[in-house]
Amino acid sequence: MKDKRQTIQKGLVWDAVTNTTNHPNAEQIYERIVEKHPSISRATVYRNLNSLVEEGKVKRVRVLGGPDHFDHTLRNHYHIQCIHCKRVDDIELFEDINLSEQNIDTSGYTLESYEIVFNGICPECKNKRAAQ
Amino acid sequence: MKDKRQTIQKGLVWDAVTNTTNHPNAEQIYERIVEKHPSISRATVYRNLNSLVEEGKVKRVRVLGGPDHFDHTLRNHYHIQCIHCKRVDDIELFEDINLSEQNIDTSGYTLESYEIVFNGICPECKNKRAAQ
DNA sequence: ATAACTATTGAGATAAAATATCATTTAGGA
DNA sequence: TCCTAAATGATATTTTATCTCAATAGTTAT
Repeated sequence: MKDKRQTIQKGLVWDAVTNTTNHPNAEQIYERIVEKHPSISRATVYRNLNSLVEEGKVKRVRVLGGPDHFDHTLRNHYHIQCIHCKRVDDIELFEDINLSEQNIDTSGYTLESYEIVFNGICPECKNKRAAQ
Repeated sequence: MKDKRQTIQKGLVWDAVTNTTNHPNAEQIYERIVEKHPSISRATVYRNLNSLVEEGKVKRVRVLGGPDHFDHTLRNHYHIQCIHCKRVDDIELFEDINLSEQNIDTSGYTLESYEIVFNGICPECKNKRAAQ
């Protein structure tokens, strides 16, 4: 009845998500790990990311029209994606919004959740474009 | 210098998006058209949907982790997706929210837009599950 | 109405993101 | 150390969408 083994690969995935200030996607995590551990498989990275999300240790940041990103910050917050370089960063609302069934006409649906994705231009891309 | 030809296929795609109360995705639009016009190609459906969106005649409704849906209602509003059957419907906020750079710490980003996707259980799926 | 030009189409290949399959490896308890 | 099943690596498959390119068909000029 003992499940969930601790593997080297799972540790590597965890490290790759944790030791970064931004929010990498699965491919970026794979690329970072494969540098020092060339035998790791992409499938293993995806599998371990899913496990970590299931275990609540990592958050999946879904964006519109692109691959999922991953975040080890568990505090509730939102994300913004750069429309140019696609990087994802945290975003804070000064006062949290309240979107509950009281202020929405859900046309018969039972509301379960909502996700907000912000889009913008990151500082680096602003500089690049200003430099041109 | 004459571009943009009106084709039968484009008309069929337009009809399929318009003559429906819900918000079909590209595959559903293809399936509807192919019944009566078996020679239409999936690529043509995708291409014409993109054209219609570019021309501002149809709105692309992006959802998290699934195919895009399409909406011929141009009025500004939000959408909710059923977590079970994946259908998409309109949703109204009683008072519109205001997410501008004034009430967000954008960590250096220039805010361009945001999208909200609601998730819930549609009336049909609620009934199905109640009946069991 | 006909010809000519080229945008659009249909069919299939390709791409991107993620999951599934399966033989092999390995973590961890006995 | 041995055993067993969980996890891995390699690859195939799935899903959503775009790309390629020869053939077709709108549109304009004649």
